[in-house]
Amino acid sequence: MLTTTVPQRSSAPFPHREPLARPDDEGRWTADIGCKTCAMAALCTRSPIDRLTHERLNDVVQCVRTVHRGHALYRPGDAFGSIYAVRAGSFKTVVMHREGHEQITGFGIIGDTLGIDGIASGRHSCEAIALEDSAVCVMPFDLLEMLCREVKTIQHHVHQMLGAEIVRESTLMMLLGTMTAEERVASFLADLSQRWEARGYSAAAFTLKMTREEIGCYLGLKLETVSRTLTKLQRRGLIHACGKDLRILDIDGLRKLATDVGPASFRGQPHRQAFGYAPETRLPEYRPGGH
Amino acid sequence: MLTTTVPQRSSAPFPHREPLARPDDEGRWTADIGCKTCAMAALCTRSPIDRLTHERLNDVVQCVRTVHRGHALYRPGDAFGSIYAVRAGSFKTVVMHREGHEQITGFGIIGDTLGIDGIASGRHSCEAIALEDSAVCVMPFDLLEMLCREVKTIQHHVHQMLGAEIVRESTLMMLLGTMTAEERVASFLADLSQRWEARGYSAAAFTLKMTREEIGCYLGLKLETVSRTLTKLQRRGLIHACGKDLRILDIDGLRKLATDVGPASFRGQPHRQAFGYAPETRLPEYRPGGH
DNA sequence: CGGTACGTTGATGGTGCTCAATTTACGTGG
DNA sequence: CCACGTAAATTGAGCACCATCAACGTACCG
Repeated sequence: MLTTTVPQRSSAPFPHREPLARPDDEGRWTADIGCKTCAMAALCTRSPIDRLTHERLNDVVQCVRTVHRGHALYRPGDAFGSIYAVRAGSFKTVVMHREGHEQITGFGIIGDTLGIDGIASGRHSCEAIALEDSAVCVMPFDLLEMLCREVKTIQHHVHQMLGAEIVRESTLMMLLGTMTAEERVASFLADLSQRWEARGYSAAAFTLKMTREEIGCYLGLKLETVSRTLTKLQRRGLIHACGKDLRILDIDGLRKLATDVGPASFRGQPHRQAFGYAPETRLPEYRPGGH
Repeated sequence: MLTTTVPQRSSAPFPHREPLARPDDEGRWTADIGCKTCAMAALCTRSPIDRLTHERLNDVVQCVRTVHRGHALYRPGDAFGSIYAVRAGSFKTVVMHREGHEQITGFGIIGDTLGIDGIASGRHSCEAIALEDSAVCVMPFDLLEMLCREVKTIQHHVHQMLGAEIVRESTLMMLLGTMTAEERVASFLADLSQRWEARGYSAAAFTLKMTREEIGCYLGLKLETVSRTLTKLQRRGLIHACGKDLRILDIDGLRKLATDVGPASFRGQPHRQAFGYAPETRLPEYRPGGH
């Protein structure tokens, strides 16, 4: 299986990574490896599909492309031709303004789909950067569209995938528009945990492939605020963060922080801030917002 | 043309609106009125299409539905069956958390598409509320999907529409994640102006159908901040805001504010705030951020 | 060992939120 | 018609949250 031949230890420093099953100079690997061989195929489609449909989808994946850490899978302005399914590794997608204004719109981990930002205009509007040495399935979009016209279930899958991205972004907009720093970080960790769990990994312990600055850029916070908030959550006994290694000690507590928000007039009240910077090791009872 | 039979004077008080070409109790109007009769058809599809394709699309629009001010076109949890094109009036789309936490994800004006948030799960994830008495074309999604399988150009239109929504939301995320209050309001006004212009209306003068609170909820600000920022922009001579009537005096100045942002370390510097609350009627030269 | 990238923590101040008062406009009912 | 209640908008005062600036510790290579 490919997922075992691609380097997954992201701790390997970029310029000194071990030799891979070497693709060409452009980082493209033209071996014919489709969904049949991929452990994550079910995740790409996000719902059960019959074997025949699966085989047809398999034909769309014509090659696997590897992207090294720090390199771009595509850049803004690149012609849009394919969408990509992450087979190994992880990515960040970044929208840019001129003059260094940028916002990370998402982190793609194994099983996620990348590249759909190019559908609208035929050119990519954002940038997908590998956070570690990674590999994606390349699915030419015109082939996929052709298949959509033939197979109703596949058409449905594609529409659901696009729809899910729209809903995901709405949720993130609410986070950016209405949540405090603490709620944002808690949401972020709870979401990551749930996604790893859905992929068969541990929900309680995983490695953050992104830096504090990238987390902040995603959540609309500065890196110092992210760092401080992580320590605060740790003092409350909700998580244990040691550098990029993260252990979640109280997932329910995190979820409560992320969603159980009182009316705006209750947030930021002085008496609720009273113990905000007090030397707390583990509060006996923490009341997030409500009763 | 329908657009002339539907009440467009939103200033008419809600309970005293004049009698419409009356729909049934549910607000549904089953008259067979399709794209052929709609002046906004070109906007629905957003790109030139041939006459034959147009006629096929026409078959999908099976009825027009009217929605009165303050009422919902659909609510979270409603079964998803159709997408809607705004023929007259305007809407807000709202994502909700429990306990009154809400975020407006967009304002739909004439020619915009609503309802695609339901594609992912088969149920709507947000709420579309009419800001004034409005009318939408109802397009059953299964019919549209069927047509997509037959006509490649229509398939392309649908994919582009979904893709455009994804890109729109990315842009909004950047606004929410990185911009100051002033930049957000300027972006909002410049965007609205551009959209009205694209629909053949004046880019320089239009009516805001939404309240200050709704603008704030969309931009991630409080209503007081929106109000203060509008007055500030007015004092600078960029706009003239009289209640809900808005005139744009310097669209280039607005766009500059919205996009021409220096590095973060330059924003919010004391010397740039110095004249922030000074009694300014119209500054001879205003330097937004750059050189 | 020195350079760089990353992370943590502290001190300080600004942007925008909160609370509050006032004005205007609108719809309802007297 | 005017009085009244409600919703919307504007403006002011105070301060909380988070950004900014800064110092320091650590890990990882060259």
